[in-house]
Parts: sequence; C-alpha cells; structure tokens
Amino acid sequence: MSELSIFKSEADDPVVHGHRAADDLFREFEKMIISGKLADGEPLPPEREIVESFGVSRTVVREAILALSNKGLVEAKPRYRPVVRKPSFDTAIDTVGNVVSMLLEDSEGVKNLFDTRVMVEVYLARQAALEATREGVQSLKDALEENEAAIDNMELFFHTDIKFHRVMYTMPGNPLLVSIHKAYITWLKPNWTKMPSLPARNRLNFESHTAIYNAILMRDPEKAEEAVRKHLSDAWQQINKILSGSH
Amino acid sequence: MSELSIFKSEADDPVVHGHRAADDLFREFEKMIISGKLADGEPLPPEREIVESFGVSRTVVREAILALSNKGLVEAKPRYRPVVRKPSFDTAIDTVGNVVSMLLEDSEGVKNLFDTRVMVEVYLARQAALEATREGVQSLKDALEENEAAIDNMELFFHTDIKFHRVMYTMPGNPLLVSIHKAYITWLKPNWTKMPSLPARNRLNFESHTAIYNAILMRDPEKAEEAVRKHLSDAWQQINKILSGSH
DNA sequence: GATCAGTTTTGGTATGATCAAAACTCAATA
DNA sequence: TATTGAGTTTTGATCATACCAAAACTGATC
Repeated sequence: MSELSIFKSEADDPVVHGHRAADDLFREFEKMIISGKLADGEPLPPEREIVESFGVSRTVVREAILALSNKGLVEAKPRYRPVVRKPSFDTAIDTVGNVVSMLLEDSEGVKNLFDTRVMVEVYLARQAALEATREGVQSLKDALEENEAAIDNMELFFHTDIKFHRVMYTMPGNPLLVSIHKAYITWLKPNWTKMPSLPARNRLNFESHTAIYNAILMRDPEKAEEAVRKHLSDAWQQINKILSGSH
Repeated sequence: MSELSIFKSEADDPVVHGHRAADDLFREFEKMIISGKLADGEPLPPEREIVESFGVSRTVVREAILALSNKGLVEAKPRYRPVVRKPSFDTAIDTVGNVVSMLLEDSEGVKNLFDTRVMVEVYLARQAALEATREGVQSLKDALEENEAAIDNMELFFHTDIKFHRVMYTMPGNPLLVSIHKAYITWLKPNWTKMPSLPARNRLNFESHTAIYNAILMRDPEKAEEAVRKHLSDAWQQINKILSGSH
C-alpha cells in the first residue's frame, strides 16, 4: 500500500478535489458549533434565513444541515428545527453505530469486538487491583451489593450487571472509557438479550463479579485478570451458543 | 437519568417520529450494500435513474446519497459517481474522524485518547510476552531492525516507528486492533509531527522498542509492561510539551 | 489501436411552488 | 391573571424544472 509513500508526505487523501458549496456551509456551521457561537441545545436558524444570510440556495443549506445531522453535530427530528449537539465521544460512537452493527452481522465481527472488550476489562481489573482508590473500591462494592440483591429479578439484574462493569470503566477517571463501555453495551446487547437468563445464571455471574471484586480488594492483579477472563469467557460461550444456533 | 427506566424496556428513543422519504431510500441502499447487491467498488446508478426506479424526487435521492456518503457507505467525489464502499471498522473510524479531531482540540481530550493507547499497548505487550508465536516474534524483530537502520532518516524512522507498533497490534490476529492502531496514528499524528525529531531522540525511541522486544522475547510480561509504559510515558511528555506550549 | 474533438450524460446548484406540521398570536374564558 | 384553543404564519419536506460545467461517451481521424 502506502508503505513506500514516504516521500509524498501529504499524499493520504487530502486532495481537495473541488469542493461543494454545501461542504463550505457545513464547515462554517461546524466551526460555529465548536466555538460555541451556536450553543448546545440551541436550534439552528430556519433554512430560509440561512439562505439569505449566506447567499446560497436552499438546496445547499439542506445538504449542509443533513451533513451536520449525519455527523451528529445536530439532532434533526423530521419537521422540527435541528438542535445543536456539542460533540462528545459518545456522539462519535453513535455516529458509527449503524455501520458497526452491520459489521456485527457475522459472528467473526462479534468475536473481534468481544475480544477487545476482554482486553479492556482485563486491563481495567489489573489497574484497579494496583491503584484503585478507596472510593473506587467502595463504588464497586455498592454495585456488587445491588447486583446481589437483584439476582431474582431478571430485568434488574441485567442493569446491575451492566452497572458493575461500568464502575470498572469509571474508576480510571477517563471519560473515553465510559463511552467505550456504553458502546460495548449498545453493540453487544442484541446478542446478549437473546439468551435465556435464569436465576441460576444470574448467581454464577454475581459470583464472578464477587471474585473480581475480591481480587481487587486483595490488590492482586493476577487474580483480578484471571477472574475477569473467566467471567468474560463464560459470557462469550453463552453468546457463541446463540450465534452458532442462528446461522 | 434512565436509571429507573427499567420497566419501559423499549424506551431508549425508538420513537419513530415520522420518517423522511430520504431515510427510507437510504435504508434501501444500505441494505443493498450489505447484501452485496451493490458490490464494493461499483458506482451507484445515476441520480435520475434512481428517481425513476424509486418514484421519488431528485431532492430525496440526493439527500439519501449524501447520507450514504456521510456514513461512509459510498465514497463521493464531487462530480463523480459515488462509489460503493463496503463498510469496515476502518471506514467506521474514518466516519468519526472529523468529530473526534474536534474533541482533540483541548489537551484533555488528547490525554484521554492517549491513555487508552497506553492501555491497549500495555495489554498487547503483556499478551505478546505470554503467547507470541515464533512468527510474531520474528516480525517484531524485523520491524525492530528496520527501525534501527532508519535512525538517521527522520521520515523513514517515523514510519518504521509506526510499523513496529503496528506489528504489536497485528500479533493477536484481531483486525479490529489494527483499525484501532490506524485510528491512533491518524488522530495523534497532528501532535506528533509537530515535535522536533532529532537523531538522539530516535535512538532513545529505538532503545525503548528494543526493551519491549527483549521483554517479549524473554517471556516476561511485567518487564514488557514496564517497557511499554516507559516508552509511552516519554512520548506523552513530548506531546505534552507541545500542547502546553501552544495553548 | 491510440488520440482527440464533439456530443450526451450527469452531478451541483438555483428557483419557485405545494403541503402539512410546528410555532406563534391573540382573543375568549375560567 | 393565567390558561386555553382556534386561527394565522412560519417552516421543514418534497417535488418539478432549469441551467451550467465537468465527466463520460462516441466516432472520426491519424
């Protein structure tokens, strides 16, 4: 590929092959949104007004707005004024949501995604074991107790399960990780909700969580890693059962 | 928030607030692209033809195509026929590129992204130390040697540096990881290329790479982790110097 | 068979019109 | 005074049409 393109350093694809008017307008608004001139939550001006102030046709305006909408910079319900949405890692993830879920059609894609989740959670568990704060451990404990209390309530258990994991993603204090967790939930949920959830299974999962928590409490990264791997490996087997059953 | 929305299980936001005609068309094409009825690389039919076959106005067709383009399902150079592009994790990442780079305006965002990179590479190094194949280690060695040979050539060193890391991302055999690596490069490059690169610095980086390689060779995950952390910590200090200098 | 001028096709943009839903106005009402 | 609801205006969604310039196509030419 571009292995040898060392010398034409700018050759990626920045060739501005003639720009569309709508692109310019798009960038204009993009800038306004970043700079805050268009505040979060504020509606865009009416199309006809934009037409006037920018001296372009309505076609162009609509295309620009549509682009903003597709990129997640504005939220556009039909017939309503598009509303400005300041971008975040979350909105970025939303934007690719559709495409990604297409990639999860085959079990190969799901497996690849799941493997990265294992990677992340193993890392998080190790880190937690090494340097979790007192508050962090406390949050984890709280989540664990909520989890236990919900063993007999399928719906509630599902949520407390997610919450336990989310606490893990929250502990390092990196908001990107929280977004990533949300993405995992969103993308893997379809496979997850398909499987029958029995109280017995809930109990097993709760025990896995407990093992993770204990390892962290004992400041034992190896045990924490092992516990996470076991937990997720179980989960994967469940998911895989579903996947291979449906293909 | 929706912490308590346990009972209205479908309540995320599936309120189908009346759909646009363009949305339908978009989904139509989306399906055709997934199913392969529109093959990768194939151009879309002319707009006027679509108008005829779907019985909608050209406006709608254009909006649908624009949406496809924004989602990365087709590649649309101005004045050229849009070309179908089968989605991959790479294209997904491209799609969010703009938004993400906006999030990297402040050093906070960059730091968060960089931290996840540390996470990934620490994990990769540990895994490599534990279970790298003979071929994997060999690839790493090759990359290392290329890296050394390029110490006096800034441009080339930059590329061999990247390549060394890429090999690490390749070793687990998960294509998603490779996409992630590409994303890191793309997003962090702007900060990276700003810093002055001296042969002395190149040498230090090469030595860091060597340390990582050796730890993997010795099957010592702890050392591998430590080496990666040190390497990336150095890199971050450099980046941070740039960031704090420019704000 | 390669090349190039001429024609047709097609994407980009502009205009204006129509329709239904949303937003707004304001008087009647409690 | 606050509220409500009918009536009016605004506005997003869609369509039809037109024009231009660049791309794609066609043939004749060498």
